[in-house]
Amino acid sequence: MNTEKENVVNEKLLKPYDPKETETRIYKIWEESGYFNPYNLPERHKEHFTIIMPPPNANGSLHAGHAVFVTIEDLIIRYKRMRGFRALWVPGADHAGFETQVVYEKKLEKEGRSRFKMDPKELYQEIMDFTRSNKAFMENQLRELGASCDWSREKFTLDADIIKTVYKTFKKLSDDGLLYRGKRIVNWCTKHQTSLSELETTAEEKTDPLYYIKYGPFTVATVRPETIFGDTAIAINPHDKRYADYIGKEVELGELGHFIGRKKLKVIADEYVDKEFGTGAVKITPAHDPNDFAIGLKHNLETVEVVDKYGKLNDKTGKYAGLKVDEARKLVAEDLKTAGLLEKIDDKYKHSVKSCYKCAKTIEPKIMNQWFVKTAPLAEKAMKAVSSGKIKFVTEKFEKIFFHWMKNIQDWNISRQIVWGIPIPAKICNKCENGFADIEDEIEECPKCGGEVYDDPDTFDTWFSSGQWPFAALGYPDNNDYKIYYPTDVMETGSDILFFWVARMIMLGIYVTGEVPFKTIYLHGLVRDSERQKMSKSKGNVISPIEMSEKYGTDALRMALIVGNTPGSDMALSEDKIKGYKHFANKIWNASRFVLENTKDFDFDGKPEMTNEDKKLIDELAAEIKEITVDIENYRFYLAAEKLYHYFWHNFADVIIEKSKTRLAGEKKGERESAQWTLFEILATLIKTIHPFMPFITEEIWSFLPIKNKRLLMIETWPIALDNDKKHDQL
RNA sequence: GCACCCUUAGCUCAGCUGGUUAGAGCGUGCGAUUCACAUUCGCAAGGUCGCAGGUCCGAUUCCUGCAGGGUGCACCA
Repeated sequence: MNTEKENVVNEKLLKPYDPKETETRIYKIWEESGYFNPYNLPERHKEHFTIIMPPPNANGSLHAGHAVFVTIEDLIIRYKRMRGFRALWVPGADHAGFETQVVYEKKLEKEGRSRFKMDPKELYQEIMDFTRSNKAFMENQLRELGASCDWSREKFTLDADIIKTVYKTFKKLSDDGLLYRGKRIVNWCTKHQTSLSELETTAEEKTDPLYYIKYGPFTVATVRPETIFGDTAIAINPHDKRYADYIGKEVELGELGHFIGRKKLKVIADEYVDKEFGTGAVKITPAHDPNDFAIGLKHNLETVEVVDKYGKLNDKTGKYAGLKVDEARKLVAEDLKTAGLLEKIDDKYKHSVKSCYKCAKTIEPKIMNQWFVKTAPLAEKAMKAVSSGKIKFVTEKFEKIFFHWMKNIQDWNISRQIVWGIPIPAKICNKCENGFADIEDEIEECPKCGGEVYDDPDTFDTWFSSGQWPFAALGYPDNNDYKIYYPTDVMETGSDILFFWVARMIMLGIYVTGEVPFKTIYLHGLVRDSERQKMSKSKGNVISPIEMSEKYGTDALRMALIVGNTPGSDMALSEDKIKGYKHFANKIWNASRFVLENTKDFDFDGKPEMTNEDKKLIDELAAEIKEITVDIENYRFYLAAEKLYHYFWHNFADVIIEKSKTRLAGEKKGERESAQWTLFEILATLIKTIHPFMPFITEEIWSFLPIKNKRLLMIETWPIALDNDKKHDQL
């Protein structure tokens, strides 16, 4: 029997650190512990804390942006859990309507197939299978990144209860008069064959020829001569003396009339027309231009559609029928020239053109009957929630951007002509074209005219459902989770979806539940490469988080994603950076080995007499941890991570451990024990503090520490308590 | 056009409410290293904190203007 007590150093620690083996094993231990579910947490965890995970699109691998949100949210959740909160992180997956459909269409294209030749139901089922397998794949990737979310509460945006909630909201909007179906000019993508919201288009500056066309007694300037067949008026400014006599009259078009197939056109006056621009006279094409459409409504003009949904001219254009818009443009211009109707061409005209954010094809403004949400009243309340401080942005800059958008918000087109999505629960009248919300599927004839009705074939804009995510995912209105965890605490997501998602969640959250969906918004920027270039497959500069995690360990990846990542600004990521933190993991590993090997004979039951020098070290440590804690509380994770890195490496390892070597080797008993205790104390404290940042390696080392009645590190108590003077911008 | 952000060492960025010699990581140079370290350690070089004003005892930090870069929103055919 050993008379001398000896702490055994785990033999794993004597070998180099193996992240891959460790991470898989540790994650399993966490998952099996049940602690991801707040209800399984020990007694001391009382106050609630929730984050709803931005559900990743279930249509591919996780990219660096996903890795950022996983890292930051997991860091927050782990920190709060250690601080004694009943921390809940609700994972989810998004069917991501249009996005997924686009991804799937590309896949079909590669296979030489097309969605337009497929039965919609068959297509839907195929995409469903595709999404389901991607979803499982994606969830495992989340595990690889160490996400300590509660899988038992995982939701999918196409779950029956989510759809039910979304339908109820649709009905409520309808009942409250905040929903309307109407013929409007929508942004039509001729490739994807669907309308898009304002946000799903990008404006690009282009230089196009501006054609000056002799138009009866006027000359008008236009970039789209091919729409001339849809002109139903000429507009001038009411104060324009040059044309005052023509107001309200019909003018003979003469030669041009033969050309476009109508003899006369009405002249209207509207402030919209700028006297200084072009000739001061504008041709009005209500069916193919948003501004003209608005004028058309105001002046009750006829709308004549001349471009079809494939972006080709239709049979109202005579010989041009069947031509694509840009082909027709050139031809019409040439023919006008031949006919002597083209006065001049200004070929340096700069203007901006909207295009589809996915395929970059020019948007064809098109009149369609669609569902719109009246956003102004919702935006009003959303802005109030922010200005009153009920919702706080971590950086002020986003508050400004948010208000700017909210003040100028337009009604939201929520109809999409794609199969992959939640079907809009509505009936459309065959006769009068009116639409009616019908979530119970009970309307059999048109309530207005008694006509025959059919199911709305469209699906919801995916953001309409994800905009309801926080309360829907928690089981609004009856589920206990909703009652306990809503409003949630922090919404952390990419700044690029501030309008798409965050703003909509605020509007719909307040509208449906009467409460804000979350109290704090933390937005991270884009992950760029080391040269600050956007990552893209074509540039070949994409850093795959999963690949990096497998090569250098998730902990290293996580540190690389936190250090230098300030809220709201884009961050630069390089493989070298990740490698650097792999070295850090190595450092932690080896320092731990050193401490444990040198405390083998130490009796951890009693605290030895401390030397003054060691007392000072412990005080300094406490001050450091306090500072780091305050940084975390104030969302300065980049600072906290850097300080931990710096303190561990350049203070603890380089100075404290180095200096301890002579004392450990020395014969003076008191000195040696004091040093041993101090080293161990500092190590254990740092391991705890680093845990939210680098959860795997710290949990592993923790398991080696000779501490009695040890629990998992993930539920250990945070090393210091904070004063209770919480500032409102704190976690 | 309107709005927002950025401009600090070769690169990527910190610098919180203005206060002693402006910091980190990476990179570079020189040296050390059989002692926990698929390395590591020490030392060093390197910045008129975009430009011009202003407020202040004092500004990288606050204000104004300008220049350059970026992003968002909108738009007159």
